[in-house]
Amino acid sequence: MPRLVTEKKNKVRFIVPPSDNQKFEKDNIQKEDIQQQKNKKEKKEETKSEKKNKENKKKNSVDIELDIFGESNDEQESQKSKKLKTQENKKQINKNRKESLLSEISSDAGVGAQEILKSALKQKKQKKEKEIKKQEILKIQGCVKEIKKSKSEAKKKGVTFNIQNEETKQNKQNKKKEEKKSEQENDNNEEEEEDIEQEEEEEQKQQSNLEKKSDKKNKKTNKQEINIKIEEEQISENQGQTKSKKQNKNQEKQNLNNSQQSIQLFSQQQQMGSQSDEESSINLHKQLGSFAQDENKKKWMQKGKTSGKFSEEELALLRNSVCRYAYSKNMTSQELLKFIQTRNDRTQLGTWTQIASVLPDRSVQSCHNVIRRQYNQNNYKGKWSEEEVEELIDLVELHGRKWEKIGELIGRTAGNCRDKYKSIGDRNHQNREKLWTFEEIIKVMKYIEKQLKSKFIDREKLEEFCQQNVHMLFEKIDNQKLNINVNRSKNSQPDPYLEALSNMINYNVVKKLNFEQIKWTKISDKLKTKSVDDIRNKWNNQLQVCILKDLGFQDKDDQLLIEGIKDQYVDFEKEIDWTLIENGKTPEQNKQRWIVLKKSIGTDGIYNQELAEIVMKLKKFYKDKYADIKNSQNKLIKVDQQIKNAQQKKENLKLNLNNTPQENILVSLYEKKYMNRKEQEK
DNA sequence: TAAATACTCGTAGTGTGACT
DNA sequence: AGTCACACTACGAGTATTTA
Repeated sequence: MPRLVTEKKNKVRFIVPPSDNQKFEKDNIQKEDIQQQKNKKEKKEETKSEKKNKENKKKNSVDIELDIFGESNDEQESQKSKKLKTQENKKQINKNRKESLLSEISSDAGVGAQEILKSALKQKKQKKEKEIKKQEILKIQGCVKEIKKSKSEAKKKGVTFNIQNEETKQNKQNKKKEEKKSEQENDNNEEEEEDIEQEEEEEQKQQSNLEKKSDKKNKKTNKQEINIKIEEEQISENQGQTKSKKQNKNQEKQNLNNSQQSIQLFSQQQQMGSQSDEESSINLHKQLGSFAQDENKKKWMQKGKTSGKFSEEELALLRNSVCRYAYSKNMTSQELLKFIQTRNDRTQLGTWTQIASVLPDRSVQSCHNVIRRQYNQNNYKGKWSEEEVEELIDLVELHGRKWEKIGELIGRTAGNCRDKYKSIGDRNHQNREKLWTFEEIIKVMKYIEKQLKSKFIDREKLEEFCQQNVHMLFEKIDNQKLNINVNRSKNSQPDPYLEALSNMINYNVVKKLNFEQIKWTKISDKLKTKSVDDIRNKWNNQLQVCILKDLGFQDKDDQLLIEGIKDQYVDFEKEIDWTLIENGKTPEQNKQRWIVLKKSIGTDGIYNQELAEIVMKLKKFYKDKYADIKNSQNKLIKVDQQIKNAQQKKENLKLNLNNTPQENILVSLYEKKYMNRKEQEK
């Protein structure tokens, strides 16, 4: 069995609850040894009574579950021989399990008894299905190899090669869309802004038409009406205002089912016990205007939960919870892994909510995601090889965007495959070129303008620049190729294109923009020659820096400028010594900026108002602005308090975690094993 | 050494299929 | 047809690694 533990620099991943489970100390380990010996004695006396049978099954599961951490190959081989000997015992154990299931039904309160029965009955079916799946995978792998071979042969012969796929309906639809789009965009390669606008409108219309057609196919008349209305809104109104069918539907349902919700709320409040914190947090959310309505909507994806990276404590609690679940179900390590990785049956509904109940401040979905990653032996595979990338592309051609399947075939996680495919350019990966042209940069800027619905590029200056440098426009301008160092050292030459761009930008417009609204995938889809990561990195690392950081004035710079002028106590603007202002800008920049600031508060000319008046007005302006910032800071402080409360709850939960002695043994054995292996690796 | 790039992770929203 | 529990996807952001 492959090891589930992979290491990176400064990053160790483990399935075993690590040393942060401080409750399990050395004393426990000693006690465990004693108990283990006792257990062995008890194992020999298996057949005496049913109760003893139960206990023995659990102890066996302890031994089996140790496999979760993986063993070295030698250990595995030695264990294999042992396992062969104990196969007969396993059969008995399986028999005993069924009996134990029946006995648990009468006693178990946590898990539904019927579910257990059903799961026991469906185990056989599952095994058969899994075998069939394995056979399918083997077949597919064979197909991929054949395709590769035939591809390479075809390349040698100089013949163009097309893979004949078994296309799903979705693929066909996607291809139709792509074809139409590509036809249009190929026709309009040399496009101007108006052409871009027309394209977008046409695309939207086409999309809406396609959606209508698909809906007609589905014969969902009620949904049709809603869809059409929404689509009309999409065409006419802002993109941000449009919402999905389901959201609208759910909102309608919410309005209708207010009474039911109130009942749910009441029952939940009764369950929660301490209401003060909850109420305060809910009120906070209402103040922030975000998700008060959506609360209690779904347990799976709950808004208002704590967000951010999972702490080690949280991870340990989660892993512990998973172990306890596996323990309660008498799962072997492999069974547990299969349970985590495969889609669960209806017979096992609610298991994840049960497991995630250890962390009530996290959504079940995020807990599920974390566990799926942590227990996935395909996670953390590192860098992609070229072969892997080719295989990925082939598999996407074969199966479409079914990442779970592809990930299984490649040996990486689904998310990993999806992200990689995106990073190499998604559907346009064949057209992707790493190097940037000036034309592409301008296109990106224009798309951003389009999305933010404002224009910050000076068209006249752009045209002038283009006329001056026409011969350079189509050259690759990647800095690495041209050996131009951008901001790598103080003495380096500035990139001529970025310098030119900086002169084309209207900073007054830029300052009011909210760049967080940019949707990179849409830009990538339109540009076709760059991946999402390419564009976002270019923007974050060069373009935005060029616009905001180096050449633009930020609030702090403005405030320093105003205070610098005020501190000089001069009566007239002519008397200002611009060199005394220390905000990192040149005197000339500050002089120009001063004119802009004056215009922003509506002063007509230099001599119409006294200098002191202007300064006071500007200071007021920034005071008000600062007040807004303070308000938002107060909100943040409240949120911090909320988080602290949540942390306290977690600690309380930790204290309340009363493991059974056997569970303590399990976890501490995990810990012991983990430490041993770490020492071996060292 | 810092920029550029690649990899990884978490969240919010949408889609899906079995069941009632 | 509606519900539930999960899977899939888009996106943003953080971090590690590579490169000039």
